[in-house]
Amino acid sequence: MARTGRPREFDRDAAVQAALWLFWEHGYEATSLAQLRARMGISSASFYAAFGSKEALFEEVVRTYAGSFGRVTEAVGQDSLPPRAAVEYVLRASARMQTEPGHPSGCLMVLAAAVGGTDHATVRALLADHRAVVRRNVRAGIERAVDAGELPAAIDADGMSVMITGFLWGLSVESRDGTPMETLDAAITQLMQVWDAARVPSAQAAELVP
Amino acid sequence: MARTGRPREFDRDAAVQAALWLFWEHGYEATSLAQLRARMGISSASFYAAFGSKEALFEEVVRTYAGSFGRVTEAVGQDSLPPRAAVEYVLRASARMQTEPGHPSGCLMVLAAAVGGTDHATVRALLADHRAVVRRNVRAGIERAVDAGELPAAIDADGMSVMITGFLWGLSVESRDGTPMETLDAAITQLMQVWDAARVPSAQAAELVP
DNA sequence: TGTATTCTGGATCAAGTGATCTGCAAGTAG
DNA sequence: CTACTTGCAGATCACTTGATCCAGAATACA
Repeated sequence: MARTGRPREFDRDAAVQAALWLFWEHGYEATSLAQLRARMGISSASFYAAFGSKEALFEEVVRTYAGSFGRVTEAVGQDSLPPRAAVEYVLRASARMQTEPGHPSGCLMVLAAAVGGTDHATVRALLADHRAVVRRNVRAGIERAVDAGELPAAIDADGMSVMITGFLWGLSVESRDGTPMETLDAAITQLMQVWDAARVPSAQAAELVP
Repeated sequence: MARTGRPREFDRDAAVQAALWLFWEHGYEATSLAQLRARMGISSASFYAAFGSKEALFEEVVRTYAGSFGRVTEAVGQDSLPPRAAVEYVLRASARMQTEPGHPSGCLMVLAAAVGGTDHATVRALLADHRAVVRRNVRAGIERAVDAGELPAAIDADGMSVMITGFLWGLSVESRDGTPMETLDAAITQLMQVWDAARVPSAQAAELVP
């Protein structure tokens, strides 16, 4: 990209990673330029030359997060796994990721811009879009289960998917409140009972007698 | 209280209510003194004379919220209602409250200080304490159901209660994302299947044949 | 070497932050 | 009336906010 001119003296990827940590921990608005620059170890001029603005950096951070930690939710967007297994995997992987040490707890997509001033509405919308994708994917998984005859056609697909995503967002709050992974895992075990209770009886019997 | 001296020219309760709206909508940190004073229609001196500080005002706002909108969760803290009915009531009442027009959506206890700077940790802890009370009450309700023979003694009470509170916190995110009350209600209907699926068989039969 | 290009440190910007102070107005109590 | 108490408007506090500018430094290409 930069072919000529003075080469950059700092590691851009490492700087983005540092910003990711800060935004994840304290949220978009509560993270100041001074904090970012301090953690990145660069000056104001270098910051704006490399990232453009605080908001642009945040967008890049979100993209980075979506491609790393955020991938725990992608299983539900693929057809490879059976719907029930995909949903359960997403929940368990999210719980594990959000509580594991070495990085801030909870999910950046839920916590980093839950509320905020009238300005920065763009930032909130960005995260809301990512959540909408997950919600849509969960709903598609339920529809696939209906098509497969696993769940009854009469099921309320919106209600079922919002039950799952609602709990998924709540995991971030529980994580921040210090609820351990084992408890979250037990909660998921309970939650998945809904799926089994909603099953078409014949499909349930078919599963029990393979 | 104030017996002598110049009488206050603004309605203190109305001012707290105005602050409640702002904190609920934008969160603690994103709400500035200037916004608060503008909405209250008072000067800086009047503000600090009446409330002490931004943080002290927030604490009063939280108390006000807990005594009004926040009371939707108190049913689960009482012994008057059967546990299952209490949990279902809390969820449905919360969903209705969080989506009804006329005030900001979601729950102040979840949204107003989900994340933030290293300072203001006090504010975050204040809301976390309120959430801890709800979590403890839900857990007590499950233990009562176990004692009554409605739920099996072997049930994971922590997992069961965190499944419920996790979903409860997630309602705030869903509300902010624009999910309508009817969908949240349908999600609750699904979620309550967990309780019924976990029931002790005899208790279930006893309920079916009263 | 010379020129173009890019990056860097540091000063600087206007605006906004929560909070305080001063001088005066408006009441009550004696 | 006077003395005392309290609330008011507005100026002001030191500090932080995100962002910009400038002079100099370091590289590539000619």
